Amino acid sequence: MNKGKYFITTAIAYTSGKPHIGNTYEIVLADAIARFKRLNGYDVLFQTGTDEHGQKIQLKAEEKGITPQAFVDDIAGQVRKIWDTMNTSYDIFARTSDPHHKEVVQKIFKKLYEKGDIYKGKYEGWYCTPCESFFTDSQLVDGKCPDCGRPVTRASEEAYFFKMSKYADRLMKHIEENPQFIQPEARKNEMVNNFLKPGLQDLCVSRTSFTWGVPVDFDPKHVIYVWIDALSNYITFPGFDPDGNHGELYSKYWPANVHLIGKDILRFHTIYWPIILMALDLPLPKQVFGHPWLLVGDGKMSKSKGNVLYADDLVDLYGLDAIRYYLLHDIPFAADGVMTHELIIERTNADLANILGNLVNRTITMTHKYFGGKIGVLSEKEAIDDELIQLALETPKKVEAKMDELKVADAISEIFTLLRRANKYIDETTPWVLGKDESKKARLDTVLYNLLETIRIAATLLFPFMPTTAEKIFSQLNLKMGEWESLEQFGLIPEGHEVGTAEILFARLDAAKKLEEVEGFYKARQEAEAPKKAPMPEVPEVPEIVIDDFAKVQLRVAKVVNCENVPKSKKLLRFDLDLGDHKRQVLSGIAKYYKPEDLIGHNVVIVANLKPIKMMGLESCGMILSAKCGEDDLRVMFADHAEPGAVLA
RNA sequence: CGCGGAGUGGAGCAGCUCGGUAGCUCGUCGGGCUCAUAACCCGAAGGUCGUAGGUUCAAAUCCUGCCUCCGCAACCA
Repeated sequence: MNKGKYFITTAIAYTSGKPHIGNTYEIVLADAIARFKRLNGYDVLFQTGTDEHGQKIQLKAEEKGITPQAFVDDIAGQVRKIWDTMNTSYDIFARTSDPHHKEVVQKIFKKLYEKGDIYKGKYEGWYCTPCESFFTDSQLVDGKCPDCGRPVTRASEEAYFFKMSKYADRLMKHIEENPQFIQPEARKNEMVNNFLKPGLQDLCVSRTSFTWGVPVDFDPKHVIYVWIDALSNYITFPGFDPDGNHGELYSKYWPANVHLIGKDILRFHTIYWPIILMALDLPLPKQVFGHPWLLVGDGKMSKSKGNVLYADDLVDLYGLDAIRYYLLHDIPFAADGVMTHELIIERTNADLANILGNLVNRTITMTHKYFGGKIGVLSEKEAIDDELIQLALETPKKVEAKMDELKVADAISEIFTLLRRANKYIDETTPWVLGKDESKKARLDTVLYNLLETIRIAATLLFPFMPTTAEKIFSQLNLKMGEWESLEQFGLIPEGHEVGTAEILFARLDAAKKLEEVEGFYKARQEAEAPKKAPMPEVPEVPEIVIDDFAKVQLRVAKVVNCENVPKSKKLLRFDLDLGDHKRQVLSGIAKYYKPEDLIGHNVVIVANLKPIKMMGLESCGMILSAKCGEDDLRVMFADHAEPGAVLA
C-alpha cells in the first residue's frame, strides 16, 4: 500500500565538534518517525547532514593548522559515524561544503538579488580596529571593545540584506491559516509575538569578516552567511534548481512534510526559511517541529567525572536499542528531558528486560516445552482471549494516531500497554496448569498461539523504534516481518509453524554493578586520554624583547583578603586583594580550579598595571598570575614567603 | 529587570489550551503464581499539586506577587 510521499529532515549538525547525545537525540527521533512512516506505507525521504561553514570553523581549523575542508571532513565523518552507530536510516547526508550545493546556493542568492529581494547595503556598528570586529551597542563594555577594552569607532561595512519585511504579512497569514505549521503549538505564539508582530528587520545575509563559506559569485569579497547557505540544504540536496531543471527527488518530495529541529533554531525555520522560500516562489514545508532538549548531567548522575555523554559511549555501555528506547520513550513531547545512568538502567530493566524481553522469552520457551516448538492454530477459543486480541488489533491504530502527532513516546507506551496485557493474559490463562492436563492441550495451543500473534504484532510495531530488537524477536519467532497490513489481522502465523530458539533480548542489569562499571568506563577513558595530554601544550614562540619591554609590566605581590564566587558565573572568582599601600578588586576565571577558601590568606602575584576592565558588571583591576600545566590543569603562583605589595623585578 | 523552561505522593513524568472525583511508570509494603531474565499478576500505603494572595459556587488548572531549581547567552586578563 502506498499512502504517498513523506519527506522528513533534521537540522544539519554544525561541524565544530563531535556531537553529544543531545544532538544525537534529534536524528534518532527523526529516524523513528521515518521508519514508522515507511512501515505505515509511505514513500519516505529522510535527510540529515552537516553545516560546515562559518568563522568558528575557520578559526578552529587555523588553530589545528589544517584547512577548513580537512577539518570539516574529519568532523562530518564523526557525525556520520555516530548517526550510523545509532542505526539511523537517512537517505541523504547533506554536507554544505559540497560543490554542487554551493553552486546552487550561489544561484539562489543571485536570483534573489536580481529579483530585488536582496540588496547591497551597509552594516553599521561599532568597530574595533585591532580586533577587526563589529559590535552592537549592547555588546560594548563601558562603550569600549568587549574583547580588548580599547575605544571603538562608528564604522560601516558593505553587506547584503534580505528584505524580510516584504513577506512578513504573507507569512503571518500562513501561520494563522495553518495551525499545524509550527509545533508544538506553544512555540507558535512565541514566534509571532516576539518576532513577527514587532516587525521584521531586514536580515544581513553576507559577511566579509571570514572566507570559509560560499562566496557571492558576482561580488567575491562577500561570503553568503549561514541563513541562505545552511537552510537551503533542504532543497539543494534533493535537487532544486533555480533555473527550473529540478532533480527527480526534489520534484517528487518537496515540500518537506516535517523539518525536525531543536527548539532553539525555531526562529530560523519558521520565519527566515519560509520567507526565503516565498521569495523563490516555492511551497513551504508543511510543518516545523521544535523538539525539546535533552539535558544531561545534573550532578547526581554524572558524578562519574565525564559530564558530556556521547551516543557511542552509551551504546557501548548499554547497547544500541536500550539507548534508542530511552531517547525515544523518556523524553517528553514538549518539555526538556533528562538523561542519567540511573534512569537508563531503570528503563532497561523495567521495560525492556521485564516487560518485553521476559514476555518473549517465556512464550517461546513454553512453546518449546509444551509443543516442541511447533504451534497449532486457534482451535479452542475462550472469551478471555477476545480482550487480548482486540487490544492487539487496536494498538496499531493507536500507535499510528500518536505518530501522526509526532508523539513518539506515547506511541511506544501504547505498544508496551499491549505487552503488559499479554503478560497478564499468561496469568489469566495459566498455561503451566493447562500443560499438566493432556485434555487441555488444544486450549494451551490456542493460548500460546494468541501470545505469539500478539508478539508478532508488537514486534512489528517496535521496529521503527528498536529495529535490531524487532529483528531479533522475529528471528526467535522464526518469521519474516510483514508490512502494515500484517497488523490488521490476527492469526497470520500458519498452522504447524515452528518457532526459533529463545534467547535473552535484554539482560537485567544490576544497578549497583552497572554504575560501578560506568564509573570505571569514564575513569579508564580519562586515563587513556591523560597521556595524550601529558606533554604540555605547545609553547608558542614569541619574539625576543628587551628589558624595557619587560619593565612596562609591573608585577606585585598581593594578599588575598577575601575571595568569593561571582554569582551566576561558572568561571569567575572575585578577589579583594591587599597590596600593602592600597586594596583593589580583581576578577579571575579560575573557579573551575580553585575554591575561594583555598585562596584566602595566600599571597599571589598580579599584573598590577593592567588596564581595569568590567566583567559580569564587576570591575577587575589586574590579573592574577597562574601557570597553565595542561589542558585542564591550572595552578596559581603563590608567593606566601613575600610581603604583600612587593614589586617583582 | 538579558532570553527561556520547570516546581504535582520517595524518583521520573501526565493532567493545566476548554476550571468541577489528582493519573501513569519506577520504588516501598502485603498477597498470588512458578512458564520465564528474583521475572510475571493482584492489592495497599503514600500528594495542603513551590509559596502568598486574587477571580469563582468550585482552581493543580485562570490572574498577580514572591521563593527555589535549571537551560541558553554573557563572563575566562
